[in-house]
Amino acid sequence: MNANPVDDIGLRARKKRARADAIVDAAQRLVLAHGFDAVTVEAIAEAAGISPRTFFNYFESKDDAVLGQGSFDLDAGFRGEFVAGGPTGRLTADLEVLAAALLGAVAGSDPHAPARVLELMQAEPRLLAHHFAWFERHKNQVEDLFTERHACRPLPTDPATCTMVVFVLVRAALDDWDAGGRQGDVTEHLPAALAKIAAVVNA
Amino acid sequence: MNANPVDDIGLRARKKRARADAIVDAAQRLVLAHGFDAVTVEAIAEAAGISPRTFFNYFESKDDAVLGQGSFDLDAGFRGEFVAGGPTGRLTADLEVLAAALLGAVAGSDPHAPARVLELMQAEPRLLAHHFAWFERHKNQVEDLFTERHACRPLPTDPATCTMVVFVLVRAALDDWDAGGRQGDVTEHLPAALAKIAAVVNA
DNA sequence: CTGCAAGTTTGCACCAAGTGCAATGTTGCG
DNA sequence: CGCAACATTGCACTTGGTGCAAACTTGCAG
Repeated sequence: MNANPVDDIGLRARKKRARADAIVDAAQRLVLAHGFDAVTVEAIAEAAGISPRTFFNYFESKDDAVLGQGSFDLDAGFRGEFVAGGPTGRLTADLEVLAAALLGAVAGSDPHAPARVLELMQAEPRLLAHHFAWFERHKNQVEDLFTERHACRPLPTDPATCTMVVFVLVRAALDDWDAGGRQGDVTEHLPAALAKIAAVVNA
Repeated sequence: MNANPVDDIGLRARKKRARADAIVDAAQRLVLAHGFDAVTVEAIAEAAGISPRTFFNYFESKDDAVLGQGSFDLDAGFRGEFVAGGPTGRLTADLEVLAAALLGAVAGSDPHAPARVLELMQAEPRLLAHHFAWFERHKNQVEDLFTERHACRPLPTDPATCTMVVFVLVRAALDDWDAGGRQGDVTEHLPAALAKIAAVVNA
């Protein structure tokens, strides 16, 4: 799921990627068309041109395939900058940058990914839960970032709280973008989202 | 799941409640002892003294039973007060009261419930997904509260953002309580949790 | 107390998700 | 070509979960 479109590491690997993409594509199309429960793994496998058994060689569960969720990794350069107290030095501003980086990592190479995933999640609340759980799995990655940063530029509070704020920020921006007709870039909504949150806790 | 220990509405109903409690208890004990995947519904049913089929008359899924997550309902009196702009009139203070009400509704009659659920989620990340699903299911209930309140005492921002803040507050308080050795009442940690969140967004 | 109606439990048959295993194909490479 | 590594597949099996209808419990009216 990282942004390396041209990994020339063998023909075999490329085929594998193509298959995975085909599965995700088939899964998403079918689920959007007929609803999650009405689509069986068998149907997805058939649409992707593989056997049902092979489906599970690629994804651990139907949910994973539908959300197309591999693992994500934050850009190493950005990570270094953030833990060193950057990029701007003001925590709130850096929070926004971090949230943007997260959104980028989620989207992967496909700019349409957030739209499709949002649509899916609206149609199938079940998947929202899965999506959050996936976030939770990567929570440590974000929390570590804050812990390291704390050493050189002390945080106003503990890393766990900072992490939660970042995730809320991501979610709020996504909601905002969705409410605004999904125009333009999700990250543009980050400042407004942060302002809204601040308005509540400072009321 | 509401806090009415002595609902004298029929003997039949009492029996039903007792069974449900027995199922949750059996499920939690077994899962904490052997791990989620090693415990079958059949085993839980047997431990609770019912047939496997009856298990599904009480809970929609194994996950629901393990988390003991029925539906919750906020106290009607409190709801009325909150939408009327109460109880204190200061939004942040009222947010804390709302969060406390949520924690109460979740815990139900058993004060140990939050501890067990936290422990379960730490041991079985799988359950996180379900926990979030539950959150999402009840999000509307809380959001409606804010929408109604807005009519008589305008909010600084939209109901959706307020709702997210409340849930983060709940979560943060729970974390805090957990970090402090799970002493005393979770709700005591709410003010500190709110302060921490404010510290981040105001940095 | 009797008997009926409504609600509950349970067994049974069934579908779908997911796993382990072993056979069968494919692919890359010396 | 031929072999070793890897990928696909079929098959049998476990488990979660549902629909249905029969049996049983319980509350209540007469």
